[in-house]
Amino acid sequence: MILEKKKTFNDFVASKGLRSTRQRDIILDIFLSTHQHISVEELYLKIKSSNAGIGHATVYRTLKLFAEAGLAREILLHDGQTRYEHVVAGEHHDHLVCTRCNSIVEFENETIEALQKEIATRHGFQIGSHKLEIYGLCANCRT
Amino acid sequence: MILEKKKTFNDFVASKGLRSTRQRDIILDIFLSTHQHISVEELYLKIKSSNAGIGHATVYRTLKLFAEAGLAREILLHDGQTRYEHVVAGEHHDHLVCTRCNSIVEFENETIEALQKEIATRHGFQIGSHKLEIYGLCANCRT
DNA sequence: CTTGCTGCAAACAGTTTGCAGAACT
DNA sequence: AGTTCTGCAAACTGTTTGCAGCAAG
Repeated sequence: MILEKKKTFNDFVASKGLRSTRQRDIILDIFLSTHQHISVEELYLKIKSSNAGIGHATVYRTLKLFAEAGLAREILLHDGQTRYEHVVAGEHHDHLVCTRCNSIVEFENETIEALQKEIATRHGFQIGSHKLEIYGLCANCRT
Repeated sequence: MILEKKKTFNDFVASKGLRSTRQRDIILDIFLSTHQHISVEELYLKIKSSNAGIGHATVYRTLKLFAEAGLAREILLHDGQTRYEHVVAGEHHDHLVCTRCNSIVEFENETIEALQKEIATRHGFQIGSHKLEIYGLCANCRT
């Protein structure tokens, strides 16, 4: 599925008349190799350590592209940094965020999603996206 | 209930050995007179227009105090500004945010709250707080 | 009179932007 | 060749902090 994502990105780039560059390939590779919720800074450092000479700005610009291309999603937690997570087609999940150790557990809940649709409809809203984050202490940090 | 909030704040200030100042009174008054979801900058401008000579920093510091005192809650929407809303004891609501006109509709849903508790329990989390935001187009902007 | 509070300006962090040169197509 | 992309540094935005003077207790 990594190849699939690369294809998605290449198609996107082609369809928009953009260019395929060494930097974009590297950033995509490294992004795909990461776990969820990486911040731009973290990704930048990872890239820097293995492939010197890619600038801060390029990482920011490229992640935005990934988001446009539909293979990354921007998430804003409580730490003042923009983070990105992988998008898996048709799947959505929310987050349990530990306020002590910052660990994140993902979950999905159909019922909540359905209720959200209902609420939106009731208020005349057309849902674009949503974000549900539950903050608290994770199992490890409770003790 | 505005008086009640002032009392809450005075008690908080007293109990922490902090001081009651002209600026804090003014900021509290104006904050209480606002509608929901005001940003620090908006509040600052409001204050400045009626009571010249209160600094940016003081507004930031004071809103943090209000949050600690439990009468304001920080909310982070998608617009890169920290906003505060009034806390009404024991009440919680979530937000429908219009991505075109930035209007916000609040809602409450007991079932969603209950499901969240269940999910947290299942993952060993102890809930501190949560945030649910649904982004989309409001009734006016859909057309 | 002691200590916390304020206002200012400077510092900061994260992110964006302008531009000259490099690199795709 | 023509244009997009990149790297750098500078600019920006929202927020925080250091400090000298002010004010509450």
